[in-house]
Amino acid sequence: MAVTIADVAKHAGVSRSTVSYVLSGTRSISAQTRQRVEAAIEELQFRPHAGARSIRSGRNGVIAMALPMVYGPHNQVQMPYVWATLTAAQDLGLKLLMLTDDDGETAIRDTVVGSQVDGVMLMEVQRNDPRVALLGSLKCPAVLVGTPDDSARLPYVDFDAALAGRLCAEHLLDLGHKRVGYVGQSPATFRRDVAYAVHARDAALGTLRKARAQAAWTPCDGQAADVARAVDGLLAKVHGLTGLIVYNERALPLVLDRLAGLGLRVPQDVSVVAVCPDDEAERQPVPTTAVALPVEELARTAVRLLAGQVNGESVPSVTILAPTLKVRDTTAPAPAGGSGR
Amino acid sequence: MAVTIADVAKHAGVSRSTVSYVLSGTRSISAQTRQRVEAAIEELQFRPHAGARSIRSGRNGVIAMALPMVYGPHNQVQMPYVWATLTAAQDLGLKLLMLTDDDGETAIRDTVVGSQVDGVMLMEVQRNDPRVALLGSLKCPAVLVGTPDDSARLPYVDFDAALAGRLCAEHLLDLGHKRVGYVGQSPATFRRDVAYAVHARDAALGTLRKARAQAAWTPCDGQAADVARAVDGLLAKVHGLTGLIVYNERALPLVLDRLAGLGLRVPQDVSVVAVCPDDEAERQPVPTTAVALPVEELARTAVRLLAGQVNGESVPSVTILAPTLKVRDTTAPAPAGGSGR
DNA sequence: CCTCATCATCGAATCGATTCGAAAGGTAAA
DNA sequence: TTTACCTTTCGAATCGATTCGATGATGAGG
Repeated sequence: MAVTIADVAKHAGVSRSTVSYVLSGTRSISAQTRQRVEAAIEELQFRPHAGARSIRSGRNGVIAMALPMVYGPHNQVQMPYVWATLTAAQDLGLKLLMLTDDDGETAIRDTVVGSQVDGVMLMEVQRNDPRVALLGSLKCPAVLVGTPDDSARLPYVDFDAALAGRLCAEHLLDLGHKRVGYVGQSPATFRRDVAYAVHARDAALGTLRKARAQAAWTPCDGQAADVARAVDGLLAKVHGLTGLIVYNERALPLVLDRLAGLGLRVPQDVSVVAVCPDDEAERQPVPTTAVALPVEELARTAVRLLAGQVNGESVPSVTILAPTLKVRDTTAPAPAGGSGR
Repeated sequence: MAVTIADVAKHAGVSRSTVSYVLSGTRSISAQTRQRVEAAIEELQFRPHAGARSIRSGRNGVIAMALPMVYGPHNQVQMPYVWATLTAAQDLGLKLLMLTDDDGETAIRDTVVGSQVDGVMLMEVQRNDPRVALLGSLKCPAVLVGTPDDSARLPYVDFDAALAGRLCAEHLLDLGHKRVGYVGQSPATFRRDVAYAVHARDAALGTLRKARAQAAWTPCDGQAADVARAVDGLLAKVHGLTGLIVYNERALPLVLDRLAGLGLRVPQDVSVVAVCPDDEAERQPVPTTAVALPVEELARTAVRLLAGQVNGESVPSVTILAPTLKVRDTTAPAPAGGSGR
């Protein structure tokens, strides 16, 4: 039914192998026949059958992006990853297959063992991620996004979460803030001991305390009620609080809202610095000073490393990207007198 | 290198075809050999080579999800679509290949003509979408999400945008509001004459005016400054405004914020009803009365229809889903006396 | 004029599955 | 005992590409 390489060969008056060599360019072909073949391909709108091609060449030009199901459908930060991955893959001539784990890791195993993909990109890798062990045993090109903690020697990319926390703290310290609160991710995230959440928090609090500032933290899920609890709790724990670090995209607008509800002005009474994707910070009611997560760069780097492995190159086993602080309208020097209220 | 069906056959002491029949179940196999073969498959961790399989059977168990590039990386509404599509596809045993159009529609054409996918799901279909014409000429199973306006006889699913607009208007009318504003999508959306945006607006304004209510509308992009302009503009145009319809996820929190900034209480002074995904409405600082877009149902339906076509079933050519209004905390009866301010 | 490379092309084997037709074995009916 | 039929299994052809070895043509060097 569909157009095959034999049709093209007949139409151009050459053998099937000649058409194949025109396609792959692995043997020299006279300019004349090349032209005839290319004309036939164009005229018949021929595209090689992907399956037939992969069966011999072992490649199929598809990589998998594996999202963990735990994060569920409502995690807003993922779409930029998906977009960046999708466009980066297409730029390198690769197609993108999306996977998520239903029961265990069967989806990953099936696609890899069934040679449906050339490589796998594992998103949101956690400490002791069972997918990492699986992928390590599968011996297929792979890149992890996030920092694993087991020994499978798979290359990974991540951003420097500790640096992000430290940058926030230093920015507030530079502005003279000495009483600071830290709003982190959901309690579940800390219970699971997710690496970046813990590192960012520890770096931020450590930096503050080393500078003899008073500091407290709280986890926070995305619901309005819990955000109010979190903000009120920090205000109670840190008397005269003037600075707030928020590492929780979902809660950020609600935090700003809660502060307004309490009659606290930003940044005159309280300075707020967030850790979140850059456009998210810009889109708040008040453009927010933030440490930008290099989300798109992370995704692009991961795709590049994966493509490199597929092509047999050797790639760095660890790539850490640095986040950068961008000052906007939610931070200002601490009110004179230390505790302004 | 990899385990093939021949390895399994040897290991189980049967022929290759027998293994294949065990796999597909298209011929009867004695319980005894079936067991031996299944044991061998399990022991060798065999998975059939996807490409080799597709070359004969013509199927490969992959569908494509084509996102239009125009919407870019920052459209927050897409992730729920992706999640719903991904899980629905996996539930039906299908893998999901993501596509976006780089230069024209080559990605779609390549994957379809190269038999890399069994069917295509076209997202965010617009009037006069060039992708629709292409897909129509490709004669491959397809489903459109959104309402096309050309003649390619491809089945599509959409939600009833006009009904969504009407539900909002009727809810406010029921509560006694007679002066209402409508905040729509970005100016670019209306310039492109995107069907659902226009239909929803017309239905809302039409319903209001038929009930002799005063109404005005404005487009609005997602930036804080433009939201302020939009809200202020409506307040100026509709003197004594007490109701607001917002069909713009991105702007919604900023609208609420702007109203608060102007000293207008919600819902005491102004009632707000939104059109957006349900969880988005719930997550606002004030849980928002909203017409829920049946995003996940839309995606699931589309996948089901696509899978149906792939299996040779005939499917309805038009499927329209009804959105439903859920009352939360941002709407209340109109202030007594008509124009309360 | 006769080698000997080099270049362009072809034929045939091959990849890993599916699937058709036929063979082997067993059972029931005549 | 023979015939017919059903079940189970196998062998071989097939799908659409890639790729190796071989062949014929062309030109350069002796």
